[in-house]
Amino acid sequence: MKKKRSSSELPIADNTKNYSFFENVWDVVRQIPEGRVTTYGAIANYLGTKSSARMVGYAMNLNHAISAKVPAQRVVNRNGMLSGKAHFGTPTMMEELLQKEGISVEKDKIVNFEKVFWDPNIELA
DNA sequence: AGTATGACTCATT
DNA sequence: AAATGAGCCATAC
Repeated sequence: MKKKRSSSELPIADNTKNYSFFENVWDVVRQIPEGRVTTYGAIANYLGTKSSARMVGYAMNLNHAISAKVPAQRVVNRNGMLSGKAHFGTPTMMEELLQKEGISVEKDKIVNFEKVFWDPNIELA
């Protein structure tokens, strides 16, 4: 069952409740347009817990358990590197998914990262 | 219940 | 520039 956020006006969830944080993460990730990417830190920052980037990555991991409804390939670390590629079915799947969306990847790093970077703090402001 | 770990990031050394 | 420590907080053991 989903938990409702108490404060719907603010993008910042009430993280004292267990599930809101992860749900918000998935919510944001689902809104990433095709051909764009964002970072764990940017999402964490958008949710108001900017030092909890690790939890964002962890949410992606949980996403697996829940049944992959989130384009996790569009989330990379702050260097534009595919730090999570190991968690996709094959070592190359994440890269392939990105290439298919028009994002160039070279040596596990996104080419023109700054250009395709999609910042929820700006886009969802 | 305490410790270790992680798809991260930042400050310090 | 590279390594280290610290903060984050839910899971796993």
